[in-house]
Amino acid sequence: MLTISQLAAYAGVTVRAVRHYHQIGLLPEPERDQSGYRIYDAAAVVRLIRIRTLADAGVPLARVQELLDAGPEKFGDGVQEIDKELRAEIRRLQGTRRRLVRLATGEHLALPQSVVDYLDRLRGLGVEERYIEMERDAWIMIAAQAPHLIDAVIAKKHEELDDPDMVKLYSLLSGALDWPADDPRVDEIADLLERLMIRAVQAGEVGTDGFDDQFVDLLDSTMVESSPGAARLLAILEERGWRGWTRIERVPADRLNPELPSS
Amino acid sequence: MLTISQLAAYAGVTVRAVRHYHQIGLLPEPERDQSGYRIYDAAAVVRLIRIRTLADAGVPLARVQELLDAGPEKFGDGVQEIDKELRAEIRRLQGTRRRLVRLATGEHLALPQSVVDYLDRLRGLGVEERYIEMERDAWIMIAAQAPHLIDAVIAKKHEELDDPDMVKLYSLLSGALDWPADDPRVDEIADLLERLMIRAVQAGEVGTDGFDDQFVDLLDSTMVESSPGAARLLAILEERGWRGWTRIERVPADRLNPELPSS
DNA sequence: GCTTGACCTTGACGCTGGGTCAACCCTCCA
DNA sequence: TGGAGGGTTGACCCAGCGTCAAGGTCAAGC
Repeated sequence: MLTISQLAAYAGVTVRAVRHYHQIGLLPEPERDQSGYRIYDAAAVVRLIRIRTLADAGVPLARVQELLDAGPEKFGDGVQEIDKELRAEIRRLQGTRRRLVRLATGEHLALPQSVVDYLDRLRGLGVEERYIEMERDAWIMIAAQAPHLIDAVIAKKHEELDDPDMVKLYSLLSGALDWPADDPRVDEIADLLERLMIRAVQAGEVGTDGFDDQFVDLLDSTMVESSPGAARLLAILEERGWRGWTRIERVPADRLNPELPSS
Repeated sequence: MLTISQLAAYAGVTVRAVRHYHQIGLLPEPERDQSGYRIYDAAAVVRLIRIRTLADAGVPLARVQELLDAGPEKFGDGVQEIDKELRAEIRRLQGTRRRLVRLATGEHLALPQSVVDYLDRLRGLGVEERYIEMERDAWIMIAAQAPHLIDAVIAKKHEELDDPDMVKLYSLLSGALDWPADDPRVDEIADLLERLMIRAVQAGEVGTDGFDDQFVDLLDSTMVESSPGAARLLAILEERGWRGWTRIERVPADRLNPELPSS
């Protein structure tokens, strides 16, 4: 007959695990010898190996117990189901691997390839890395929040970049993170941006983007906090009848400065 | 700015999880408003999404922390290593799937292939399943106690089965589990066995098997308990100068019946 | 007969990644 | 003013064991 460590060694488990299975009733307590040691027979080996085979497949011990105590046909069904789950788990892990590879190579996070390409295009335009990281973070949030929209939005961004004025805008923005709030170049950005917006409105290119309003506010707030000049830029634009950054909208004249008494 | 539940919703986690990350220092505690509510900015969303991306890959949270706080080159190394672990896990699960398929019967998992083949050969000879199960349990014990010997012993058993008398012996033993102790066929078995032993001794095929003496006694005792006729069979053989079952030995004449006074 | 070292026993706490109360506070709306 | 529906901390709970702790047992060697 076998001692607990012989049993454990043969089934490839630890002594502690065997005792745990006794505790939860998964493996019946065997006879003891006169000194209280547990003594096992071959049936225990068989049962233990079955337990481990199922447990290694990720089956919770409670379900292992149900399966082993059920009839052979239920057992077969259960094993079939577990095998299906195993296949699904393997597929999941393979998907995780793919994401992980992109995480190492791409933008340090699982952004869709389209976004990575877009950020690379900005880099190619000479935009500084700090600004690109800000953009990237914004895209991370967009990817998390509205993954179904992201490819369409990216396509629109690519179109915009075909406009030389937009390229110029980015080259200005690139260095703007360190400007003081009263830097005159902030006005230059505002002028450029307004020209772009007017042109976009005339071309009928301003439509709904599909984003939630609050989400747009959140993205805007990160922009405002990124640089001292950002708030002033938005203020200038608002004076001229435009509001927002992530989504720039025309503000009707009668709704400008709503905090003033509209006597 | 965001409340905890808004943050959680953006990143697709539960509020409880966010608080857990604060507790373990994975996500820095943000500012509080005047009533003690946590208020988050977009950077927290980004960090939280990164945490989830790694955690979904199965990375333990402690390691997520190391990775996110490390430089980009260490981050790359860490991701490489995680990918290696993922590959290993996938292979392990595929192996588990193969074992799961064989789980229907006990012996394939508990025994080396050589023993399974041997038992199949016995089945092929028409030996009944009950006897085979007894044999199987004995082999499980042997495999547990002396795994290094098992292939050699099995090889010897295969050789023995090349002898037609041995085949005949098994066909007799197969049905013998239910015989009464005084069944005349027990004597037939004894005769057959003695012929086989004498031939083996003459051929010089009797050597040490490497088993522990106590272990041999144990295997014999299970044989004795398996059937009423078993004890009588051993007694007959002992009268004729043979002792044992698992390991049959010639007993010197002066050591026969040692319990009698050797005056 | 004594020591040593390997093994056995029970019992209890620790770990991960949170779920799920409880008990109370804050804000908003009718 | 009160009730819903947020938020807060604190505490216990789960699997599946690992890992002490504190002691009893067994076989071997002196």
